[in-house]
Amino acid sequence: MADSVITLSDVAAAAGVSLSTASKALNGTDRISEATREHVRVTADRLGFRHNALARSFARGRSQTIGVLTHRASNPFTRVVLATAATELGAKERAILLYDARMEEQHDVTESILQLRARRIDGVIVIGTSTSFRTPSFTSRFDVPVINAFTVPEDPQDTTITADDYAIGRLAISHLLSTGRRRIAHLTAEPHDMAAQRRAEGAGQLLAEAGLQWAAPVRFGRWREEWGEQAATELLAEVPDVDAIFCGSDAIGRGVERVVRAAGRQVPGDIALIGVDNWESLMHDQRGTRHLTTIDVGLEEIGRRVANRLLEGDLEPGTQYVEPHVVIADTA
Amino acid sequence: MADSVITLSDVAAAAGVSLSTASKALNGTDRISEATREHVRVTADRLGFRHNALARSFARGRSQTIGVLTHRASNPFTRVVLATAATELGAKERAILLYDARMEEQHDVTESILQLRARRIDGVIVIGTSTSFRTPSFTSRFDVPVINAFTVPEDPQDTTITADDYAIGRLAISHLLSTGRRRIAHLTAEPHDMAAQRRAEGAGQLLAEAGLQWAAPVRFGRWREEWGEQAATELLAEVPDVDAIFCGSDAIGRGVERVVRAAGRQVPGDIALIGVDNWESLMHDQRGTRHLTTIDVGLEEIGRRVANRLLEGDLEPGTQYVEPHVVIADTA
DNA sequence: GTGATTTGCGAAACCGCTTTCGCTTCCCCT
DNA sequence: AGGGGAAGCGAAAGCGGTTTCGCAAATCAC
Repeated sequence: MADSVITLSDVAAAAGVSLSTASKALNGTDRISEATREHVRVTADRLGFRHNALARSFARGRSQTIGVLTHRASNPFTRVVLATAATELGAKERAILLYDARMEEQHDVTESILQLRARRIDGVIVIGTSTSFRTPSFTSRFDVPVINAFTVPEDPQDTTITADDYAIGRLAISHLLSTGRRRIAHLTAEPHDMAAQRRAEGAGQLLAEAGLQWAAPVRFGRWREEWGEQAATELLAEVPDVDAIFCGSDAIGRGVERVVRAAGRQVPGDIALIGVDNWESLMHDQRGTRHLTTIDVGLEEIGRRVANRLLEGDLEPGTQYVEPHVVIADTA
Repeated sequence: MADSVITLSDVAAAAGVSLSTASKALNGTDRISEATREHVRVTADRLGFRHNALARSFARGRSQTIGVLTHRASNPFTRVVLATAATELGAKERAILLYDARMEEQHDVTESILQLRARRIDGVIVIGTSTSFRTPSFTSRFDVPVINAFTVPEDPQDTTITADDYAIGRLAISHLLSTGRRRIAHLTAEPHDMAAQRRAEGAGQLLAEAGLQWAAPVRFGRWREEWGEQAATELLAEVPDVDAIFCGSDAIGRGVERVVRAAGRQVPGDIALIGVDNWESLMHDQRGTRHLTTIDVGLEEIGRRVANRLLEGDLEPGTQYVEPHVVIADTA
């Protein structure tokens, strides 16, 4: 153990230069001859010097930490974005300070905002829930960059990175069409849910472009497995010759699959099934075979992009969408 | 906007006391008359003063941030622990700095450790994977408290909070017995996987205590859905009158369920199914009906406890287990 | 009432680094 | 050769708190 931590002045002394020179040499700032610079660097290494990050943050007035505001951190989607962003930021020496609205209840976000400002955070990530409602705009409440993730921003000028629900819908249909399906139905969640709406819309569009129409009117219901069962039961009764079902989520897909199989139909032989969420990857992580064919909405990509854009200071206003991709498995 | 941020000296000046008095008054340290203390407090509030957390951290030498070491942050279980711990810490004004071993590959953890020390972190949380292998001990590599989460520690003296796999096994069987099942089988993952082993062991124990034995030898395989299908198929052929299956994970359970239903058995009428993981809660979050009856291993509890014990300085050596609980749904 | 404590507060050092500013020196032009 | 500008470096002023220490006044013991 090197024992007592060595400081920049130790390095300066050992290198025979002034404190300020040492600082500049190591930081690459200001005008310092390459010779001195190198010399300082070498002595610093030799002594095993590391900047005291606290002192540095204090002097610079920037904390190297990013504030994260979540609506509900226990939401599984939020978690994915959070974890990937945190990983990305951690790799770049940035800490995160998380404020979950749920923890505060009515304590008002204002308090959290003040806390974050007191911490002199360098930026803010707001993670929303994409689906049901717009997250309020925090952009003007901070004097540091704010970037939204996985949310429909209240103010379209806010810098936002989120899933592309239209593209998700189109992609699902595109995949089903490419496997030769023509009598396609769509079972999805609440009609008020924006994600559900847009996916249905995107899907309908592509279907129309292909000169087709839904084999049955789109059924809106819940995000849950049981709704999948119920909707599928009704659907099979109504349109027995359906040959593919686009399920609004993997959970719905699970319910649908059970009913379809129970009805004696082969999957995907008789009826192809495709979901959305890549639920299994949320569970398994390791690559390998999967069960339900699905659309990955790109949550991890959102987390990565949001972290990187914040660090790079790329805050171009407006919404940027990540591209979804098909994860092929056994059901389509 | 109050414009230029106000500092402690502003408060001191406004209150007509010295800087040091103001500091002590607000911190509750040292001897200050209750009158002055209150007076300073009031003026501070009036001015809307907040400590500059950076300056404070610097002066105190403690960063108010916790280092987190993960083996693979993208693992879904890790994510849950991470997110809950982060939420808990955030509520207490602590930031987290995450180092994911995957990001660093062979860059060696040593580097991360040095980084964390340079950051003057106040403590470390090591999140493991519980199952396959022991995470190396970091306790002695930091001069701050280290606490392990969801892992089998290399050194039993390390402070650790993790899932109780024996109890999980016992609980699963206990639930099946309480619903009148007697011919119970167990399909689970790799025989080398410690979690799988212990669950099987715990389950077998309780079964024995009840004077029963497995309806078929425990089948070890993989954590995957497909293995569930395969194992269930074999099981049904071998022991047609089985009346309950304890599945080593929800993923396995899903595969098992499909096969059982396809074989024309009612679930849970003919055969009850119970899994482990509470997979659906990892997906849904919102409470409400579920599909697969399962055991929740208590990941969130682990995250919470680990955060709180670290903050409270409760570092009693040894492993502490969180209690699993049954989540009743449609299959048992 | 006198000496010994205790109480309440302020002066000032300090945490370790960044950054401005000014002073030499050196180089380049004309 | 002389003057202007740039290059290289150091002194010192912060950054905004915390904390040690000392001193005066108030309190206590007897």
